[in-house]
Amino acid sequence: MGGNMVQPAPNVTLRRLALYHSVLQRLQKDGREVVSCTRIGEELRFDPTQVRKDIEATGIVGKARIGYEVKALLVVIEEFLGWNNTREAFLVGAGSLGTALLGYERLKSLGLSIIAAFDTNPQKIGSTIHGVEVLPLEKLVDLSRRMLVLVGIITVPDESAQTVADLMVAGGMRAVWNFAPVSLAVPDGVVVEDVQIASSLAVLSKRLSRALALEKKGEDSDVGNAHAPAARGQKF
Amino acid sequence: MGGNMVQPAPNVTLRRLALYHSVLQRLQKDGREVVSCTRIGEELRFDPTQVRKDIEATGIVGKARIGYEVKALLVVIEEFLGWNNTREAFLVGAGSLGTALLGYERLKSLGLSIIAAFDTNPQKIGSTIHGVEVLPLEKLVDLSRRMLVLVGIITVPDESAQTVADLMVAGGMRAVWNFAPVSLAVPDGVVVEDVQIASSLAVLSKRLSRALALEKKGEDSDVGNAHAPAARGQKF
DNA sequence: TAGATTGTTAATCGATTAACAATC
DNA sequence: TAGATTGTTAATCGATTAACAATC
Repeated sequence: MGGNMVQPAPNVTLRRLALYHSVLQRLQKDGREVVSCTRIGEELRFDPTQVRKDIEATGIVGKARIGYEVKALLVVIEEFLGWNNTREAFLVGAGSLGTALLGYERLKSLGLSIIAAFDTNPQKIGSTIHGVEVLPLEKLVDLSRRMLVLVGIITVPDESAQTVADLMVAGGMRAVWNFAPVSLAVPDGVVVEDVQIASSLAVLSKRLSRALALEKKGEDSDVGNAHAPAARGQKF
Repeated sequence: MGGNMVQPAPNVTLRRLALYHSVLQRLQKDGREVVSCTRIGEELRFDPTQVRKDIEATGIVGKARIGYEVKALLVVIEEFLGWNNTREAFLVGAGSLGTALLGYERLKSLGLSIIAAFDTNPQKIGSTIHGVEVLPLEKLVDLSRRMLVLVGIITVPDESAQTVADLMVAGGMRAVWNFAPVSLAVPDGVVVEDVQIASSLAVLSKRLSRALALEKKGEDSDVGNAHAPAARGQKF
């Protein structure tokens, strides 16, 4: 009987697909027309079989002996990740991190367009940052409801993060990109992705400590090839 | 004979320890003196056994029926991750992201202190951002050699990232915190941690797409509890 | 004491890696 | 044809989860 459910791609695969996308863009700029998993793997120091498996998730069919068309692979990855049609987003918290995101040109090519920012600081309200207007936080719920904005970006201080998330949910948002070091409570059906800079720093500092400690002992080991192997994802 | 090597904690554990640290800081501020793994797990929606396993890596010994002293647990996590003695860092690329990091107060409590920034833009050189001076990139190698700065932060455009990494290595740096969407080549013994914002966004957008697609089908499923479970790490 | 929690070992689960046939 | 690569299945590896004794 017919229940051969396709397993949804795990998050690590999604993260790596984003890396492949970036590599492919560079290869395309260099005039490359086809590419093999072996080649992509070399660029990122990944196992070619792993690259294959990840690409399999997009459903694209390649040519034995040749590989994939760079252009076509870029397109299927974009479709797969939902980067093909741009989604509109509201950003809350026009501090330095919020400002950096508002100025991050690449977001558009990743399917995200920040169309307004919100803040509670009267000094900031009414100003324009990187071409995006800063509105009072009170307008968030109503505006997102009316404009059907589904994605919210949280770049506020810790204490306010949950409150802002609640407002986003109240406004009908369905995805929250959270840059505050806080675990947000949201109802079922709302997606949260945390960008935890402290977690990234934890990996960096521990591995540095380990490398220095090893060296002191005069040992040599595998600390060298130090790229975070799997879960480099989700970073920034 | 006696080779009972302790397995080094995997990166996912390091990432979660950073999350526990943040939770513990909040609990401490709330006046809490002891805490159990169950409690920490509730805060983050993690399995308590997993929390236990992670905390085990720090070597702390708890009390059955009680848990751990919040204060002591904070200290051992900081020691374990290498956050106890502040490390000095140089940042290269004084754009909006670099500026945001320079203004990120919390870094100091995560054991990192950015003591100088570097850029090639004459407009920026000589200025001071969040109390940190911006120096010409030419000075990077010599200064890091002389000051024994071991950590470099890369917040430059893609094309320059590898060049900057090379300079950091030339300056004797041993750890690179890379915010550019590029896979850096560095010699053995140099640690690289990538913060890939695109990877985080890939997870967010794919899961949003899935949630919306499911809803259209009128199905209900487990999409709801949407916190990225394991590899939330490596992010901003 | 009773029972929640630690500490630890075993079972499960899932991702990575290896193996290999099919193919261009 | 020869051989590199895709596509796919099986084996391995490692992390998560379950089970349970020890303990406060």
